[in-house]
Amino acid sequence: MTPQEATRTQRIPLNRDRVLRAAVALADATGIDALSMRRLAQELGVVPMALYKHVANKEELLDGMVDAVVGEIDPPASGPDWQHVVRGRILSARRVLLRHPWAVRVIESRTGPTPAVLAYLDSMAGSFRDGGLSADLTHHVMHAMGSRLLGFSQELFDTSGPSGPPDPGLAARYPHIAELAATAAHDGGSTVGGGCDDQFEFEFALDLLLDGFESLRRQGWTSARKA
Amino acid sequence: MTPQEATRTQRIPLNRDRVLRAAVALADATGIDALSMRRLAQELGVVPMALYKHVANKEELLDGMVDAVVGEIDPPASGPDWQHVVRGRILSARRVLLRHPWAVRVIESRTGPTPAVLAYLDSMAGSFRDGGLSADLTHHVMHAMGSRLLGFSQELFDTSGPSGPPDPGLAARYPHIAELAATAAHDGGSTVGGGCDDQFEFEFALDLLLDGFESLRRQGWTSARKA
DNA sequence: ACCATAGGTGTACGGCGTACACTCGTCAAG
DNA sequence: CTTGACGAGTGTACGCCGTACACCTATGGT
Repeated sequence: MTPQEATRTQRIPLNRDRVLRAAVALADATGIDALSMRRLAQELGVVPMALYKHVANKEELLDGMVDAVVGEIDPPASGPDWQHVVRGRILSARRVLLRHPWAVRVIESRTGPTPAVLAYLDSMAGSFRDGGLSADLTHHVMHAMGSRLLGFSQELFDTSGPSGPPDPGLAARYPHIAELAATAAHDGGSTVGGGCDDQFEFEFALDLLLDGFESLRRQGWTSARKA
Repeated sequence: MTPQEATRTQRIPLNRDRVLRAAVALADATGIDALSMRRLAQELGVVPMALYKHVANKEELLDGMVDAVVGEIDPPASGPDWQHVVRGRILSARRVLLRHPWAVRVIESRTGPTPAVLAYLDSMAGSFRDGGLSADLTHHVMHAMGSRLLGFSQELFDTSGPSGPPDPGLAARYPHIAELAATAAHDGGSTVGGGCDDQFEFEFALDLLLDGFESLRRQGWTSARKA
């Protein structure tokens, strides 16, 4: 015990998993922009360069964070109704990404899909195939689902925020948007508070697509082959 | 002419428009990550801080770039067929965003929609309304279109790149994805080269959604009101 | 002739990712 | 018990970044 009080804080040695966990937690707490190698190192009580013994660089750190998040998505349920299986999985993915709002941007910023994302997509394709969709149709369906596969879709007009009294000048400039906002505001069915019910909107689009897929499957759709 | 050769290079004085144009061009040429205030200033033959006389900061620069790009989208055609009108406009938006691949990420990174984006969305909502969709349906339809409204959708597995011989181990780990890739590779209809025909995939999903919307419109769909 | 003003300059600061050389604790082989 | 290799953590330093702030300078109205 020659070094002062060494026994007390015998630090468990950093490892890749602890680094990734801490990174995810830090991003959850302070946002992805505030996640720097230096901040993260500080959080772990370590000097910045120590992190590089466990991740090659920041890009790889972000890759690892993505895999950690994607790993939180529930495995597919089993059942005879493929729409039910797919729907449940996608809604699970959505819940995960709502817990980690930064993850969407990070996933999109990756140059290639990480292993966990690939595995997720592979299993999703499997669900479609098991449901009786042809490989051809499954392929196009996967594309059609686009970002929704991962449980999010762009909220181009983020309706959260201060949400004070609607700017009347704005209503004059963008009458149709104002009309939609008004519609959303006074009907209670798909609305919570003053904005839209994003969950409703997401499921609306999801079910529209899933029903469309099922319809194509029933009629034996195949991509038009004539050039 | 006391200063050496002053007349020759009488520089046209910088203005906001020139700055935005140069920024867009630089992002097109070298990617959004290589766009720094310093690089941009250098491109304009000016010291970095000069830019701040024309844009408040980098965020505002990016806002301006978004508006410049969105301004390139064709105005809506007129015609009795709303699906045709909307389809054409969205495909125009897609063409624009293919010209400026960085724009997708930048648009998504904005905290709020810029005026040009708002105007675009407003006009799009107008097209739906003119087509006979109720305000209610239009609202949900706009959400359902999600990112596709702006002419892009996530290509989660970007099939470009070296595209050498397909990794056999990868096929073993992700059998369904391998199957889809194989499907895409050997049919000539919706394929170009070794990957997918992204344009086909985009229009497939777009038409599926538009047809779904039209179907809902015909049957007088309204968001279920029962709690 | 004056000076206000708008546009361009120069310097400087704090933060970032990370290359590179180092220290130090652990543990197996001699 | 000694030694020496090795892996984890350290310290310093570099070149980028965005931008605050004080300064200069040409222009045009009075």
